[in-house]
Amino acid sequence: MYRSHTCGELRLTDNSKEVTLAGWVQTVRKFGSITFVDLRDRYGITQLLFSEALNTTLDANPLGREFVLQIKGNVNERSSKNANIPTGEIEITVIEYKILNKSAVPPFTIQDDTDGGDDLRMKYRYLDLRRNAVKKNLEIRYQVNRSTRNYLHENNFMDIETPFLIKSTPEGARDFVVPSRMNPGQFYALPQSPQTFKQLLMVSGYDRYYQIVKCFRDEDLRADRQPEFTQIDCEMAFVEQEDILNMFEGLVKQIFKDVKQINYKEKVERMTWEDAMWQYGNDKPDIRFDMKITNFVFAKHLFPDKTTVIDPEMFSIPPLGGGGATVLAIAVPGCSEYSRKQTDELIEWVKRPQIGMNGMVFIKCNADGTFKSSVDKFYNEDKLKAIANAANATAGDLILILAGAEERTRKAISDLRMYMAEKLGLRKPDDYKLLWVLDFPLFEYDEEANRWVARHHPFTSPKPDQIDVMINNNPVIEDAAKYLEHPYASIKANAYDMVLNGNEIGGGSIRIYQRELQEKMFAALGMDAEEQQHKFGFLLGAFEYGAPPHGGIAFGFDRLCALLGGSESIRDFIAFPKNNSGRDVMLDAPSTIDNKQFEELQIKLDLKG
RNA sequence: GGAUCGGUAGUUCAGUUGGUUAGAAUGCCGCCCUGUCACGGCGGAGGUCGCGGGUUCGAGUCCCGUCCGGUCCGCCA
Repeated sequence: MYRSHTCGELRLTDNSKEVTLAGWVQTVRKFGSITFVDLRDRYGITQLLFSEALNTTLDANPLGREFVLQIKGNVNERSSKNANIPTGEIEITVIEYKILNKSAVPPFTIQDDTDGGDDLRMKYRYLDLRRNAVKKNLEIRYQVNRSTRNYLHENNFMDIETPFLIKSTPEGARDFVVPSRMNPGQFYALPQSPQTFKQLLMVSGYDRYYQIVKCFRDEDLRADRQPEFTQIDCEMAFVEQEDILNMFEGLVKQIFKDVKQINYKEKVERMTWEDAMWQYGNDKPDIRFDMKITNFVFAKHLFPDKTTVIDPEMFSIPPLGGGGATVLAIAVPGCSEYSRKQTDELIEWVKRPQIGMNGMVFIKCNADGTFKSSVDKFYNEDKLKAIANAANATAGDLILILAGAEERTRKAISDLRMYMAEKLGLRKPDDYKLLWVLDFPLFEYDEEANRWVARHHPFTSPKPDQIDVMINNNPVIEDAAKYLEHPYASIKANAYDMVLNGNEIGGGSIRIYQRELQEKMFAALGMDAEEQQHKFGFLLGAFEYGAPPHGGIAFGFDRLCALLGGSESIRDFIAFPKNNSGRDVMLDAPSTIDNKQFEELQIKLDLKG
């Protein structure tokens, strides 16, 4: 028997028990004839007391950090207690000990506040994982996993595995490809998601399916993006959008309850895509704070139903683009006292290439009701007041105004809103606010290819009342300049995203389940009948054999875990993540392969460049 | 594909206008210490300043290239 207890469970109530523990040496503190050793395992830390009087001095067998140690001893009450750890009232007086394994000096300290940099921690990830900080994250991940499985099981969902070696469909993200030895010159692709399989399972009658499953996308990485990542992938048959929204806000609420002990009682707010873009400049708004956008001048074709709040002519001054440009503003609360230095800093911030604005206009709404702006020479007090009123600004606010091309400016004001909120502490880490974003456009226009692309994916159905618009119109765009006038431009999708604190955590749609409509969709995306048959013949075929109405959703599991753990980076919630260049620095993968392997695959390497 | 920041002791970092022997903290090693828990005290070892080239009397510092890493844009749901 290696151990009778773990290093996290002994308490004063165990006093005078004889126990055996095994674990790793966290620290050694020597005091002449006695020595304290903190012994660590997954469950906690227990202090050991080595004493000359008991013939358990360590001098003959020096202990280093991370040595694997087994000890037998008695639980004793400490003479001076440590309130910081659960086992702080006791210590083990060691009777015998055995070094089970030595350890080299680790390259960084195994502590919460480690001295190791990211690169080093990734290279020695097996040591990094010993740290409490990372362990906590993996525990959260496991809890989210358990909670998800419990909830879905309770609701009759069935976990069904789908294959990883599938067919490449260059629609959407780039595929990872795997050569087939038995079929020389042919390649499998790793799934970007089990999308078509779960739809086929609906056809097969498994009307509630789920899987917590790895997905693969060969695209560039970010802090919140890995080439292989995990989704909670779900699909239901005989459902409408409303059924899905209810089922899965239930799931997320259950996860909140199980993992964060948060009782999220209120119904999840809903917002159309158009309103999200209009008010927040973004399809995944953080609604924990207000600071909504004021649309002074905007692209009418994007928001045909919206009217201007103030005469657009008023913004035809040079700092605001001199007319024609989109002009958007936010009123930042409590910042009217900003100094020249602070406003300059903001202007520099929006000029960064990532934001790409030429400049920024600000209006300070002073406490005494007067205004001070960067455009005083163009605007008198009355005009400034009119702008402030239109922007719903009150005394003490700082109005920030950006102008430029619609898309870029809207993104910039959205980024600025988030930046200011972060600065002002409005993005409170312990405040969780969910949001459904609904009614996305079904299509986007691809200028290069002069055709439609699916905004979500090509299996998403249009809103039921717009199916006819899709069926009865020719998807071909005759005049590229007038693509917005094409009936397809206004079709909304039966799709929905779940947003948590400004992060998209899940998205899905009600699917197309009729062959005719699916063919029409593929055609709209520029696929002729032959190509459709080649790429998706299996799905079109399946739709001819009694495909039920169905829909589903997929949650970004890693991202959800990271958000619940209070981090925007998913890396520390994955046991063995890849770095920014898609490398596993521990394995040093990817790597070259043997010539023999190339021969077996009948592949010859011919690197360009 | 592009922008940007960084690479100096095992580790995290500092290093002024280019100036002679490159520092701190921590870790590591040795000695001392019976109540520590970020133990403490004394001493010690540890560096091709990522790599290559250039400018200069002189480069960690300036310039060019390159490699590696972080963040972001493009890309990606």
